[in-house]
Amino acid sequence: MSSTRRNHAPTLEDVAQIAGVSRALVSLVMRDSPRVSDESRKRVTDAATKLGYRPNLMARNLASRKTMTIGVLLNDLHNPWFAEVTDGIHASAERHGYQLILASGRRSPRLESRALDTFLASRVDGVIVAGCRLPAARLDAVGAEVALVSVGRAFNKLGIGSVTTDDADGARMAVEHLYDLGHRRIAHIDGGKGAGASPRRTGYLRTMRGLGLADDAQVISGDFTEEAGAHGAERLLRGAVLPTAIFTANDLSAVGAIDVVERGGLVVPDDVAVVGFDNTSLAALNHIGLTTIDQPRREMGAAAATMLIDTINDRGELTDVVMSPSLVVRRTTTRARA
Amino acid sequence: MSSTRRNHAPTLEDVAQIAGVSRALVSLVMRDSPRVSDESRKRVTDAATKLGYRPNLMARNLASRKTMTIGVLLNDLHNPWFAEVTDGIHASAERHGYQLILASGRRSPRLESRALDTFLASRVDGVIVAGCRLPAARLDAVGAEVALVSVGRAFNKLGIGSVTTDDADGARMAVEHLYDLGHRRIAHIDGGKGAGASPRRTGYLRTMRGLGLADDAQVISGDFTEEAGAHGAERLLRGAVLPTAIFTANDLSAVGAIDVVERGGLVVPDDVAVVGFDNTSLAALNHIGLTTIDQPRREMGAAAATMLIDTINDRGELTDVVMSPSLVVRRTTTRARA
DNA sequence: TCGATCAGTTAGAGCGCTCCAACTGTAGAC
DNA sequence: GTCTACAGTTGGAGCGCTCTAACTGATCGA
Repeated sequence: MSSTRRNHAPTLEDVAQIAGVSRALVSLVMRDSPRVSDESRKRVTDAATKLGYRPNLMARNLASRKTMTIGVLLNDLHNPWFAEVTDGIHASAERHGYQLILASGRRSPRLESRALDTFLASRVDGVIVAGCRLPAARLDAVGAEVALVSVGRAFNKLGIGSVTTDDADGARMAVEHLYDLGHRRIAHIDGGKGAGASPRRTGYLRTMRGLGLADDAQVISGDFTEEAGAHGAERLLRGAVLPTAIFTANDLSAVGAIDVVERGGLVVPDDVAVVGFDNTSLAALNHIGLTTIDQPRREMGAAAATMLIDTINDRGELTDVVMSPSLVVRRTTTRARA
Repeated sequence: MSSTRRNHAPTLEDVAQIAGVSRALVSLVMRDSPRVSDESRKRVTDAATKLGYRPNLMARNLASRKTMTIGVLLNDLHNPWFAEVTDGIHASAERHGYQLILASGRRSPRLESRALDTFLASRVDGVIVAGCRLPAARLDAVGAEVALVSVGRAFNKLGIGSVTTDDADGARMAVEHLYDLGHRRIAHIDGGKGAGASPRRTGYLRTMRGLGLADDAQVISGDFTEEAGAHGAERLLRGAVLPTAIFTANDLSAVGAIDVVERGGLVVPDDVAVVGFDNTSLAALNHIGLTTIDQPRREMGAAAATMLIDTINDRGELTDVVMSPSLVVRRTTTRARA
């Protein structure tokens, strides 16, 4: 097989020779310089296509001292949240002529750290980390070498930009929605130490207090997984007083909770209402129809990329942007029984 | 912000100067060469950490004429199938010391093609395309320049390797499972022109014929989406004779179909049994509990990467590997009513 | 007629690394 | 004492490109 493959790809030099011009001219043509005569341009492009020439990015980047690429570190390819954020990043990067190189941390800090090293070694112009679990110190070190923006988790530090949703406010919306439907015993299955879990828990507790429901508040620990939602629901079902509504830290946990509730012979939403968080494609499945809190994921990704690119080009600064969540009502919530 | 960032990253030269050795020695140390004295090694590593030196991959790859990276083109980041295949690729690549650079085609042939160009320009050592929709001619051209393996879609061409599941056999398993449960009127909602859809449809039809159920066979066209599953189910519900079982081309369509069936007042699996295809995480959700055909996605990814790397190193050849699917029984199938 | 101007083109010096051939010095063989 | 061997180290060429400064002819106004 490999013997049929060209061992030496054609270079600028080859093209220049065939076209009968200098290497510099070929370089100008390849970069669409306006100051090239039509005739030269044609001769060069003809020679290039004839040879199947393709500029070597390594050499180009090395010589020009910039890569026009930004590294995107995704924490978990399996979670649709990341795919949607990436769409937004992609759109903005493309508009500005930047390329993306993606890497998956596969939920492991070790791999995340390794991927960042690769980005730095590749001399990317900037880095976006999404849902990253790395300690702030590590990111600080990266931020010292290259422009860095975090999506989904705020750092509030100089040198690291961030784009997040107002998680606490989203939690407030969830609780108030349930309150408005007449619910009082509202429990929360949280997301442990995952990105955004803490402000969501805080927002839940504060809102409950604000509504005078401090005594009805109940936080069950979880970790953003389906199993955590299921276990949380089991604990609630075994409890002395059953809540009439459950607010979970994300959609996946909500699905786990719903499953357990229904197997327990109860009906969602009539016996127990459920609200999730994220509005992933999972929540939107008709079969599930989950009421949840939407994060503007595409916009978040696009905002992160734009901020990063502006910073790279000294047109802007790294700041902490907070976007507004919104309530999406579907079929897992309804008026509480009288 | 950017002013706090180092404008010129330290180079080999800088490290050599501080350590008081030659550039070549530093290079050897950075590549863990055994033929370096312990003392020199220490001096170099000390100097490197002091400066925060990090080898420039561009320069390294340019000089060494190899990149030790393989480009992975994913058709759609939103589909968990790709995440799982990527896990397998990742594992194998890591074991062989190769790096991955991912790109998302975002379901658009134009973007897929562009991403391939970037891979080639970056001089990756090999390329894996997953669920790629590009025409064979385009991939042929890529295969002429670099080792290429396709996952999920076979080409049966010299110069392009492939790893697929025996889709037709998976379809057979689905139909026979339903047949064994006593079902006879088994309909199929297909995947149109998506990867693997055609052999699944063929396998379904052939098996139905083999079981003497040719007259009960019924193919509804779809396209691998939830909506397609829903529309397909609606058409079936409106039909003269209701099938007792539906076999869909993938899990997502199955979920759409289940939803419509249940809204129509029928019970899954008692009134209508449903079998999906892929065994994505969606199918595994307890709330859904879909009976489906499993593809060994991790193994497929790993096999693709291994084949690719072996080819790159002239240790093997590009072939067409077909893996075996398997039936996963959950709660959407049960014995047909008498 | 003579510079000044300008569009188009070019030589050559890097970018930061790897790789090769050659070098240095010490140790062991005889 | 000389020769070989070898571990450790080095200079320099080169990977394929960009970028700067300088060059070459036309063109043109005075």
